Amino acid sequence: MDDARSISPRIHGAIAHDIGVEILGGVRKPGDVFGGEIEASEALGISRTAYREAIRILAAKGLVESRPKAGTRVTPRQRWNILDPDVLAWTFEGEPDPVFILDLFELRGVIEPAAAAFAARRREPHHLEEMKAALDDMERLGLADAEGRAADQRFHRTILAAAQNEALAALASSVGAAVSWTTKYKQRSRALPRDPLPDHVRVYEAIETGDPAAAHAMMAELLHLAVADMELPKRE
Amino acid sequence: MDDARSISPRIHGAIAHDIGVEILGGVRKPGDVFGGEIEASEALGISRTAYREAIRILAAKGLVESRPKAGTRVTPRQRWNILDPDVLAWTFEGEPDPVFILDLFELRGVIEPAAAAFAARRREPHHLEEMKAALDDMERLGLADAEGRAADQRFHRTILAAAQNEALAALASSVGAAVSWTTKYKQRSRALPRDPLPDHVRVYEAIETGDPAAAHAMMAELLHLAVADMELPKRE
DNA sequence: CTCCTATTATGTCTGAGTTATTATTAAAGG
DNA sequence: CCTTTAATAATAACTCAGACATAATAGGAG
Repeated sequence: MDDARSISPRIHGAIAHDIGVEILGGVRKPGDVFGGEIEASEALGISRTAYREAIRILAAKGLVESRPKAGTRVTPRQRWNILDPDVLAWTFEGEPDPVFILDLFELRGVIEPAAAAFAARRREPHHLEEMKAALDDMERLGLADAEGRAADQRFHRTILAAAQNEALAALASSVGAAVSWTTKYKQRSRALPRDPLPDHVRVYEAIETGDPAAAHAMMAELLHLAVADMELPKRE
Repeated sequence: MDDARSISPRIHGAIAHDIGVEILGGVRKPGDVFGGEIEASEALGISRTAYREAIRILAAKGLVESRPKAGTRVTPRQRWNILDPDVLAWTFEGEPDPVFILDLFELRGVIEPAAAAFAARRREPHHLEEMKAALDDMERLGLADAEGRAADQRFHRTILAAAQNEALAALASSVGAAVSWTTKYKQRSRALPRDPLPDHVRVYEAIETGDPAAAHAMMAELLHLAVADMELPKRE
């Protein structure tokens, strides 16, 4: 159940993490060149092997590029795989650009209503059962409780499963996780200004009825209200 | 201009590519274990270093997982970063699952209309100029011509730029590229059954007017008609 | 059933040699 | 004399080989 099974961090993974955070945090900017492998690895106190494997990981995510003679340098930002789960996580370890956070909320606002609409068409009985169970847990435990929030996540995950679109699901889970990083801190400081349960129930009812347009609208409203509850700066 | 500057394939990259294609092609299934590093690298005729770096690349994309003693194995499919540009490319080197292709078309059908709607709100004068220039080229050259298709791509890219959402742009370019690979072969076999230019013009006009709802609708129709022109199997 | 030990594959290190790309230089042409 | 092109040298990533360390699993002892 707990998919966050932390496998002991190897050196190459740890270094990839550290450099990745530096790049996404703006410490290393596009075009910056790393020192030679011997130099850089010695500076970190690790072997060239481990250092090279770390660089290979970053290159696989589009963050850096290595060429003989030219050296290893940070690639232009547009080539970064910013939706890669690791890259998203590294982004939020620093102070992410508020504009980028808005971008993510917008993206979620596009994806999840669409997923709800597909779910209304393709949901199967067991999906409805899981959603109903999640709603019950949310009501019983409340969102102040950790298990209650887990039920909330389960509700959204089940909608994605019911939408029966693998690509949509992969994307939404990444973006959803990233969005939750941003809410985690702010939400806990003060009590929730409103009860989100009725919004969820309306989404469920639309999906249960099999009304794609209503499911789309209800989910859009749920997200809109959730965003309004936060103190996010407006775009422009 | 030509961003497809093919840097000579190093060994680790070539091996990562080959194994990646095997995984996405179903030759290696989730749970399958690779032979030990010494064994596997010797079988490929390469050093352990190069083999390990290839595995690191695949692990960075979520395709494999290595643990001491347990060995390296293909991860369950739901952990794959299927929207990673490389993973998408590797997928389409084999015979991609028709259902997955439908998933991608659906995803594009969700993303691009949303991008068009945002573009209608946020487009700046130079975006309109670029879109108009692209439309002119499309009309002048036609979609039979390679440059004409390039103009088509430019039109869609400009819309993404005008939408001013980095995450949306990154996603759409990946998905768009993947979708274009599926059409490439089929389209060239027979003449286009209809002229797609009027559809594009309508999208442009909606964005130029600044009408998000119209832009959304026109783009959705454009994509819908483009899909209808292909011989895709219906879902279920 | 629990704890400990042995096994084993990945992980890490060192140092050498190779290759590809860039920068420099020289030569040819205008 | 200046510009362009081709050969050359320098450099950094790339590849290789072999050894040792570490950690997770399997099996046996208590």
